[in-house]
This record gives sequence, C-alpha cells and structure tokens, in this order.
Amino acid sequence: MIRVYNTLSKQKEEFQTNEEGKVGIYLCGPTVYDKSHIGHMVGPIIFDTVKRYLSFNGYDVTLVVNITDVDDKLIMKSRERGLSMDAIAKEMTEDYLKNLNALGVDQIDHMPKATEYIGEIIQFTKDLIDKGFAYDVDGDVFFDVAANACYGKLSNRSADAAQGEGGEAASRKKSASDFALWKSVKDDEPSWDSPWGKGRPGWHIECSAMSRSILGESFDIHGGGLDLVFPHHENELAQSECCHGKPMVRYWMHNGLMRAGDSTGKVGGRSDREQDSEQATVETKISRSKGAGGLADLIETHGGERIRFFLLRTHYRSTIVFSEAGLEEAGTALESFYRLFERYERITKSDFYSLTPNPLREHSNLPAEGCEFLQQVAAHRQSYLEHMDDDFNTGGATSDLFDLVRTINRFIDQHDLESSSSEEQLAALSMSIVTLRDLSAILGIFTSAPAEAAGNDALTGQLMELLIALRSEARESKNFEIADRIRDGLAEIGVTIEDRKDGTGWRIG
RNA sequence: GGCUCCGUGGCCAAGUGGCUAAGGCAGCGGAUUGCAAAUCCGCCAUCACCGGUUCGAAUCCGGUCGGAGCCUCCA
Repeated sequence: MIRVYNTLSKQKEEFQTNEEGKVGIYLCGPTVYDKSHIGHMVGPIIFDTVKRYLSFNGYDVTLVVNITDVDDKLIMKSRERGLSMDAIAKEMTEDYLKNLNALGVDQIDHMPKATEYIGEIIQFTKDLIDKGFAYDVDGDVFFDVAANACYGKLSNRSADAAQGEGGEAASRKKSASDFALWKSVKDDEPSWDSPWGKGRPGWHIECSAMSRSILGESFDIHGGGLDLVFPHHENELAQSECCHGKPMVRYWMHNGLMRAGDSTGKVGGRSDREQDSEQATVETKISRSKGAGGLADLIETHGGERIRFFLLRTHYRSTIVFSEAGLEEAGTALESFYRLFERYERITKSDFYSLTPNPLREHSNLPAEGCEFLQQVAAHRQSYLEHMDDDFNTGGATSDLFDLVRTINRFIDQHDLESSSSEEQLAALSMSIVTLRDLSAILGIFTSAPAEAAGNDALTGQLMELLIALRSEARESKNFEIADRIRDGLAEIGVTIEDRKDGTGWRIG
C-alpha cells in the first residue's frame, strides 16, 4: 500500500486513484523568463521519480508539466532585451528542457504552454462568470473570493487573512483578495481577443484550464514547490472547484525548497534577486555560490547523476541546503556503485548498463529459497519498497541501495568470485545485480554509463598498458622502488592504480 | 502580527509511541596487500532545552531557545 502526504489534509493518506490503474499528475513548471537554476529542477526530479515508482507499481501514469510563457516578468524581460516575449520564452524553454534532460528527467508526457491554451482559458473564465464566481470590470475579469465559501482550505487561511495590498488593480476589485483571471491589455503588451476585449490570462487560470484539458476536471496528484501553496494553488483550487463542483485533485503534493548554504533565503528567492541587482558586478560569483545561476556549469562539473542523487537522498518535503560540497559528497558515495558495476563486469563479462530493468514490481521478485545471500538481497529490496511506499521516501530507500551494495560485495569476497565461480554463484550474483538495477532505475539513476573521464582515449589506454606492464615486471623482481614511483607518479596526475587478484587496473580520478 | 515547517553522531540524513536510533561522508582499529588502492569486518549519537502524558517517547502535549518558508512575483 502506497501512502502519500496530502497538503490539504496535512497527513499521509492511502493512495487511491480516481480511475482504476490510472494516475494523472500535474506539476507546476517554470515561468520561462530566465535561465533555470537548480531550484527549478527539484520538482521535476521528484515527480519524475514519483511517476517511475507508480509505473513500477503497475499504474498507467500521465505526467503533465506546464510552461508559463505569458506573464509580467516575461513582458519586462522582453522590453529589457528588445526581443519578443515569444522569443525569450522559446530560448528559456530550450534551456529548461536541456537541463531536465541532463538530469535524467524523461517521464514527462505533456508540456502545455499557456499561450497554446488561450481558447480554453477564455472558456474557463466565461464558465466562472456564468456560475457567479467571477466578474468583469473594464476589460479585467476577477475571481470573486467572497463567493467561494471554501476559499483558503489548502493554505489554511481565511479570505481576509489572504488579502494583500490588492495590487495595482485594487480599485477595480470588489475585495483585495480577489485575483485576476483575465487582464486587459496595456500599452504594447502581447494580447489576445476575448469577450472582455484584448488582454491576456492571469497567472492561476492557465493551470486550471490546462489541467482540465489534459487530465480532466478531477485528477489524482497536483504537485509543485511549497512556495506555490499560496496563492497559486489556493486560487487554482478555488477556480476549478467552483467551476466543476467537485474536488480538483485527490492529493496535493508539495516539495521543499532549496536553500543556499552560505546565507539565508531560498535559491532564486527574493534576497537572491535583490543582491543580484544591487551587486550586478559580482552577480556571477554570488549566483554561483548560491546555485542560483550556472546550472549548466554545475551539470558540466558534477554531472546530472550526481545532482539527481544529491536531491533524492533527502526526503522531498524537506528543505535542501544546496552546496557544492554536498554535491561532492554525493559523488563520492556514488563511487561505490560504480566500483561494484566494474566488479560485476569483470566477473561476468557482461555490462551492468545493458541489463534491462524489470518494469513491474510483481515481476521483480527473486527466488531466494535456500540461498542466504539472495534472502538478504530480497530483504533489502523489501525494505527499499517499504520506504518508497511510505510517501516516496527516497532518502530512506537509498540506504537500502547501499546495504545491497555491501551485501553483494561481501558475497563476492566470501566466495572469491573474482578468481573462480560456479554457475550457481554467477546466477545468484546476476540476480542480485538485476535487483540493484531495478531499484536504482526507479530513482532514475545508473540508467546509462557515466561519461568517460576526460583524457581517456585510445592512446592513453595503450600508454597505461605499457606502464602497468613495466610496473608489474618491477614488482615481480621486487623492485618496489620503481613500481611505487610509477604508481605515485600516476597518482599525481590523477590516475589511480588498483592491484587486484586478476590483474592491475587503473582509472582516472 | 497571522499561517506553516524544522532542530537526530564531526558533517549530511532516515526514523514520528516499544526489537541493539538506517544509510552516506569524514575519522579510528582490524582483515587483505610488498606497501597502497578497492573490498570486507569492527568502533564512533539517547535524538536543541525544560516540564508533562504513558508501563514505555527522538516520536504525543505544553513551554523555552534556535533556524526556515508563506502572507507580494517565485519550483
């Protein structure tokens, strides 16, 4: 039984779907007015993993991540850069997609853009007016919060408490907490025709319209960052439920925000931007140290797998404090997996990455009767699945992966499989490795071989063979001075030598 | 001011009423090794503080201190 924490009820609930075997997930994606930073990647990685796990459990999952490509910030950016809003949105969407790809996020089924759903948005707005939940004033349309008795149930606020200054449109609103569904055009802003004149959609309505179009009036999971609970999701929920007269989603899931390690405030948050504007000259340095910029750099230096693993080691609802040191540590931790995969390949002559994971939980059971080793593997697998069943506890689940690695290494050591092995032993080893393959695939890690370290080309390989041969000769004749000089010299240039029973190996790093 | 959340070993981090408080990084001791590397074995916490509830609490309740988020655009 899978349990999911629901922001609406503030507790974990048994996971049940609207439609047998099917799951619809809608995740609020970015407003594409600037390059994405690492904080933007948290949600996609988590919900990519959620989909993988639900699919593993036999559900047919549809994951939708929207792109907001019309909004105030985009309009400002477009004036700033002298480019069309469309051109900026396109550029930043490409950047976003490139980053998702590098982080192994490949489970998204639909990426609707607000500008492609203007018709649906207008229809939704009309529906709300017809039902008495919205009103139009001078070309603007506002949602009438007072007409919605349940307003505030997601963020636990009363309509009064929810009202801010009311913004620039305050004078035209009935109440300061009312929010725009449709904004009348100003100056040279991009606009579309509507029953209320030229204008553009408000921020929240696009998600209500697009989720309805793709997933229906009521779907299973709605995700986003914790910062979206109010006002965005509160307003979305109000719009959709007033319009349809039924629950919009079963489970509201919110991920914790990423925080910079060297100062307060979330990555990409308000203080970030204030600092950036005040100290434009050192922007790069500040942004880099806070992870708010240079996501491409981070991916370049650390690799997507390390970043993904770093995020998944923490529970999705907690705050993650970003630091490059944390990323480094995640990288060190991943090394033990890579070492084991190499060991497996030396023993079986087959490639870990060419193994096909079992797509379904029920097919990934392993026959462990009479074999203590496989029983231990099965126990770790069981523990892993229990962690994941419990509100997608990826942090707990990774510990089972490490346990699995140790258990497999111990088995290899105890039976000295690197020297000789029986067919039974090889079969057991393979089963344990396939289990590791299945479980890590759920987290979206180890899906493909890591890129070859820079400098590892054919010539290097030949030179290394030569050096290793020379060193082996030196060792055989007990000339350890020469042998160690070779090894230490290589260490200095970043090459590690490993003397194993079946020969000497080397690696960069 | 209102609404949330968090405080577990040197660092990161699971666990939210009951077997010996996961796992990772770092460190220490041992096996292995010519010495290393890799691997394995072992060691390293009573859970911010105070009080309460309970047969029993890191886990529930109250308070104190400390930190974070939202209330305005935000993943």
